[in-house]
Amino acid sequence: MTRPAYRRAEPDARRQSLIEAAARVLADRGAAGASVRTICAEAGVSPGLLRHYFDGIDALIAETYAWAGERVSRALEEAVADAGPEPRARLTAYVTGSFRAPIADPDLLATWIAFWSLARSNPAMEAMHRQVYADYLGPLEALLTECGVPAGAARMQAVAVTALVDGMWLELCLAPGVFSPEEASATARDWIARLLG
Amino acid sequence: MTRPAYRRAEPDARRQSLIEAAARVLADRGAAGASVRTICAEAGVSPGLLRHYFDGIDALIAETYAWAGERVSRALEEAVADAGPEPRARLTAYVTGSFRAPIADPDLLATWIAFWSLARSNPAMEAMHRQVYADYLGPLEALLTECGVPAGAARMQAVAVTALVDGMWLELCLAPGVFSPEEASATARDWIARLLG
DNA sequence: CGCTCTGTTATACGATCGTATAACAACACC
DNA sequence: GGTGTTGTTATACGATCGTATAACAGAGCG
Repeated sequence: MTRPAYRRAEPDARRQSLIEAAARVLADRGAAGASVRTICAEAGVSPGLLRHYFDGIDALIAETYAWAGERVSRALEEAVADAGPEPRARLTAYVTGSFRAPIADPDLLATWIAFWSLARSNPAMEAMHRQVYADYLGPLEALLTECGVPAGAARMQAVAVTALVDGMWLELCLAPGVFSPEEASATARDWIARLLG
Repeated sequence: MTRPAYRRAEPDARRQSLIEAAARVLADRGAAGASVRTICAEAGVSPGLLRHYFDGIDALIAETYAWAGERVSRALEEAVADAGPEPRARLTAYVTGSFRAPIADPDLLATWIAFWSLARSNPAMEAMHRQVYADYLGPLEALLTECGVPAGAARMQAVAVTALVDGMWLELCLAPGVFSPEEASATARDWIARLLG
């Protein structure tokens, strides 16, 4: 009855479990509580192992942000795909998708905040942020162009739509109850209607 | 020639100098670098003094946020006051003011991020955030009503305008250069024009 | 079965964290 | 000009931080 003291995991699975543990710790203890020890404990792993898979805790936070960002992007892409071929319906789906699960999740904000706090002082993190931001802007700009927004204006309109959605998403996560996800969604649709005329 | 080793300050002045030192440290070292010691060193004061004026470092961060928030509110109020009596011009001034000094300042974002990171796990901080947010929303809602937005819609439209402005402000601070303050300002005016018809 | 590789743990180190405490000294007051 | 109040400093404490290191042990392979 000598069961193994630990078991080896697939390298990718172990990395992923650390990333998800980091997201969980960020979610319920905040950036201040996200230390090497707490994250590794959450992952059920010894503290020393973190450095075996990541350059350091900042690198883990960055990868957690990238992973969460991809998850958000994928959710939005699916929402758009489910909306059918009509451009305007696709744009509406993109915009309102941010106010539904799994994106409208206060826990998710914790990852963003932790990363923003790194991005402001670490050039490599800032570059990663620019990349993720560009990946948001791109598809949205294409969607707007399909909806008839002039090519020259599409870029800044994509910036504005993103700002509107992110701004409401932020407050929805920071202070839930001030307005509802449904109100946010309806207001965003209203603004889109005004934009497209 | 025995000059004083230190000088006593007016209680309010000392508090204020600690608050401003906290803002400076947050600005150029980020939330991770804003410790009791670094902040007190920045203020030219011994570490122990912080607790003489504040309950702890989190309380100081909160007061720094409140102070910065009031400064922003005041700047916006001045911009509105300078815009004259015409409601629409006042609204435009309010909106575009966020993209000019002293608000469009990447350093300012550091204070917000540090506070957000506290607000998500500390109920007292969340309450303070709600207060500051309400203080933003109120005047804007009044402005929108003056511009002819129906009373029933003014609240969510104020939420939306705030979101649009804050969202662009955030990206402007996080990744300067992707778009310019002037572009942000022009786009915000464009959206306001669509909103008011 | 025994060897090898390496994922994993246990432990320790120096640094820094927020805070508590007591001595010191500036300034107001009589 | 002593004297008292208290703003301020200096120092120390225990906890926790991120990381380095060496020993251990799981798992594949001959």
